[in-house]
Parts: sequence; structure tokens; C-alpha cells
Amino acid sequence: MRVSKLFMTTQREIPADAEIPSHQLMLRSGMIRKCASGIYSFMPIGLRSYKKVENIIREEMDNAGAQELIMPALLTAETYQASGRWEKFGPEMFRLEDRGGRPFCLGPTHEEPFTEAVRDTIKSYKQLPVTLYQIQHKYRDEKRPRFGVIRAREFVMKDAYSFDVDEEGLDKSYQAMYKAYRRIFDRLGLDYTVVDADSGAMGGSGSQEFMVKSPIGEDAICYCDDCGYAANEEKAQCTVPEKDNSEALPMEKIHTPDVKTIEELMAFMNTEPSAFVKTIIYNIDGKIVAVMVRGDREINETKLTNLYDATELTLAAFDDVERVTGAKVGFAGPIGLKEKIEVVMDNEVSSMANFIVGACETDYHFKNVNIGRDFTPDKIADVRNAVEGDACPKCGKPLKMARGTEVGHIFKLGTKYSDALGCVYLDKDGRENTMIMGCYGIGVSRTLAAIIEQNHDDDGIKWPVVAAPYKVIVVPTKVNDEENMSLAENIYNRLIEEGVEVLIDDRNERPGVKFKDADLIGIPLRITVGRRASEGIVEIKYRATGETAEVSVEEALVAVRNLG
RNA sequence: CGAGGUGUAGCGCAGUUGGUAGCGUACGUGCUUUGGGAGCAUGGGGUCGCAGGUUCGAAUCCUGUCACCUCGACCA
Repeated sequence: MRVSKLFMTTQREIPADAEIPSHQLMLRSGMIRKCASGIYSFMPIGLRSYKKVENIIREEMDNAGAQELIMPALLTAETYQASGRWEKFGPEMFRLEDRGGRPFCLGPTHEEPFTEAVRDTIKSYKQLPVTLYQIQHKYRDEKRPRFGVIRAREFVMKDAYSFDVDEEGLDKSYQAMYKAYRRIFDRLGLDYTVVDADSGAMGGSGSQEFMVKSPIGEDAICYCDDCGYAANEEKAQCTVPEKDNSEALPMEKIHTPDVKTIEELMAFMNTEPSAFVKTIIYNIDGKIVAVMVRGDREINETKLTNLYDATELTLAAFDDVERVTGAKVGFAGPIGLKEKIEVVMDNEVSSMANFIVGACETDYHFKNVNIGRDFTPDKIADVRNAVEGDACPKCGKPLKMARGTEVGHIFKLGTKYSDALGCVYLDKDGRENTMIMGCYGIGVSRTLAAIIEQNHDDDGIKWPVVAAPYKVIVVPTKVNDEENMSLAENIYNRLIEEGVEVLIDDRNERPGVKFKDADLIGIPLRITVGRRASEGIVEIKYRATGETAEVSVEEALVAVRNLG
């Protein structure tokens, strides 16, 4: 390809609304253009890199025995109604109507249509197992799209679904996907961690996330250096500490005027935040619930959502808090609630004794509160975030924390969807059984951004060879010099004959401009045809290392072949 | 959803007390340049987000609306 003909424009300046390197560089290098918040078009060189990633995924999925197909992105409401997800997805789903007013949506994920397709196609155990996948645009009306294609509203996802006769079969299908995923991310040269994810309310027996380590990652990961345990912060289990068997002291009501925050309360009472239990009032699908965690902990809304199998979970409005507690915000507690609401207590609190809570009365707290004697919670569950230093749920050693971006997720689904949609098969004995499912996703466009996050410098992208839009760029420094230009053309043509993806920067620009652009778009190897063109000597420069050498044309061609 | 902010040329930004729009860059042309985003000259490109209103006159003031961005989703 000739750069003079390439549909591309690079930008010298950093676009004002891009925060992170991958987003800035994708815009500056002309890979993508924004159409609306969280919606991007891919321009030719962006698409080429995107396709590299897509093809690696496709190859490894095919190698693992999965079969590719493609489902509609535009789906009827009925598709999601049988599983209950038409309601459950809530405002994240892009919904629309056809001319007859019939409800449709743009698919956010495709368990249902795949399950239907298998249900309608497969009748016998002889046809199982089967793993199907597609690489397709997905639509989610994110609350807050950000970081370019990392959190977008339209994005490309590879989603796969396995169907097996039993758990043992599911284990095999799942392992095949696990191995395929490792090969994919290994081939892409990503620095990633596989993290155990709790399968939560979805049931099933396992789930793992592939996290690319990155300081700008949206997910926090907990991990244990000792036993190798690793989990998403949202999913990391918190162990129940040893019970505090201190003798229960008499409960006291304490006047705490103008003490609103934990800090003020601790200063006032001269105690640690861990001696306090805060009670937070939530609105869970319209139901008001009180949630109790230790004063220095964070409530994990994912765990709470799973506990209630909820769709919408928000902090309760101030009005609700004041009505339910009969006090100003800041004095909620489990004792003396004015309305009968459910009280959820975190596991950790169950081992505490003689703690402090809000008194459900403005300017008062209770001291020396004890479970059972002073109040009884309706539910006891793990509803807090794990923190650095927590005991590892596997080996008990202290956990560490890091950040990452989720690029892949594999999940043993079980029979949630096959049950709901009647996806069954006949076994050897002619009996009907429900298929056991797994689902496996990779964010393709997001992976592309993750590669850039891990492969860039101040000058631009440093594409790994496998994901580069072109492997080589030939840069003649003087296009008006016949000797210079004809040597460059010669090298260009020979590389094309060898089937190498190559650019020639035939623009009548100054060398500096061409070098800057080559660096920005991140072509792995540059062949500069310059001063010593008449001697048949060119310069090669590797983008990744900055290494340069003056070599003969033949040696340059060898360097290209060795790129891999 | 809450709070704040911004909408003016492809991109980055100015625009004063209201008087009919500018700078840098990018783009076109010419000449000089040619190994790390050149210089000079010249030119094209804007319903100032949109809709109302005030005014002789609005990018500027008022109202509404839309879009986009950031922070927060959290401690009771």
C-alpha cells in the first residue's frame, strides 16, 4: 500500500477528550473515529489490526473445535423473555420497535439465541457435545462509556457457547476454551492474569476472567502470592474471622451531637473504625433494605445484587432513609427501625461483639451492641469488598491487590438457559435430559486497546508483529531523487512478491514527517532508503527496540523474513 | 442517576463593553527546503450545537433543549 493513497490522517495533537494512551493513540494514528459517545468507526489501518486480533481468536477457536456462525444483532423481545432477561437487563439494553410497534433489542449477549438454535437443531446425545461461537457487534447502553473502545456502547465480542450431556463433558469443553484463551493471549503477547471469579447467583461450578494488567484497569484484582489464588475484587470471597468471645457488656445509648461521619464518630468516641458497624440503606428493586458492614469496609454491590437476584440496586433516597430510620441520615442502625425492613449483616460483623451502631434517632448511637441479644438480622452473608491484607480464602495468607482490564471471561453456566428455553436431548435410554452449558467471551475491540496499553511509548504505538496493520514500511527520504525512489520501489515490490504486508511512504514529505508517522502508527520494521541509496545500503529500524542498522538490501529482506 | 464543565474550521484553542469571526495546526497552490512533525508567499474551508426570546443588531445577554467530557456512584 502506498501511504499517498492510504485513507488515513494522523494528528499531531492529542484529542481533548481522550484520557488514556490507547485511546489517544488510536485517535491520533487515525485507527478509529468517534461517531457518538462510546461508538467508534474503524478506519483502514485500525481495521487491519483489528482483523489480526480477530483472526488469531478465530484460529484458536477453530483449533479448539468450536464452530463459527453468526446470529442477528437485532433480536425480538421474545428471545429474551423466556429467560427473564428482557426485564433483568434493564436500561443497559438498547430497545427499539419495528413499524408495527413490536419490541426488539440490539443484542447485549447471546445465550438465548444460541440456546434456541441448539434446541431446535440437536435432539440426540449423539450430536453432542458442540461448541459454537460468533464474532459480532454487541450493544450495551453503558451508564458511562469511557476509555475509547475499552468501555464502549457498541463493541465487538467473540462469544462462544458449549453444550454438553453432563458436567464431565462441560469440564472438558471448558478446559478446551481455557487452553484456547491462553494461546490467544499468549500469541498476542499480552501480560495477563487468569482470575477466579465466583459464579454468584448464576449457579454453575466455575468461572475465570482473563485480566490484562494495567494501572488504568477498571477492575481490581485480589491475589495470593503463596497459593496462586486470584480473583476479581467484586468476586473475591471474604473469610469469616474468628468470633470475638468478649463478654457482652450492657448496651448504652450515647448522645453524639453533630457526629455524622465515621471519622467524627471515631474521634468522638476515641475508638477505631473497626469497632463500629455502619448500616447503609439500599433500594433493591424498589424494596428498602438495611445492610450492615464494619465501619472501615466497603459494601460490595455485586455481592448484594446477587444475594437478592436483583436488577436495580441503588442507595436509598434520603427521604426513604429518614422515614425508615426515623432519624437524619447518619444515624441508621438495626435497632429501633420505624418500618419492618430486611436487615442484611455482613459475615464479618457476625463475629464482632460490643460494637457501635447508629441508634435510629438523630444525634444518638448505641454502644456495646451484640447480635441476638439486641437485634437479629434477617440475613447473614458476604456483602463486603475484599481488601489488601485480608486472609486468602484458600490458604489464609494475606491477599494483595492490583488493577486490570477484563479481556476474556469463561463461565460454566449449567442449565440456567437450557432449562428456561427447554434445550434438551435424548440420552441412550431415550430419556429427556437438559443440556449443560458454558459460555466464553472475549472483548475483541477492547483487546486491541489492551495491546496498545502494553505496547507504546511517547512517539506512538509499538505493535507486536502479530497485530501490526503492516509489518514493514519503506521510507524513501527523497521522492524526487530517481535513484533513491527506484531503490525504494524495488524493495517495496520485492516484499509484495514475497507476500509481506508492506507500506511505502511515497509522499513528498520531509523525512521527519514520515518518521514521526511511522512511529505513531507503530509499524514494527522501517526500511529507510536515504543517503547511501546509491551504494545499495539502507537503514533498518525496529520500532519495538529502537535498534537500527545500515545493511544491504538483501540483508534488509532477511530482516523482514525474520520478523515472523 | 447525581454534581460540575464544555460546545466557534478536520484537530487544538482565542474571541474584551453586544457591531456580522480569528490564531495555531492540518488541507490546496507556488518557490526554496529534504534523516526526526521546515520556511516564505498565497488560497479554500464556519447556518459559532439546536430552537426560541431581548435588541436596530447576538458567538457574546435570557430561556429551553440536545450533545459531549470529567468526577461520583460509596460509608449513613
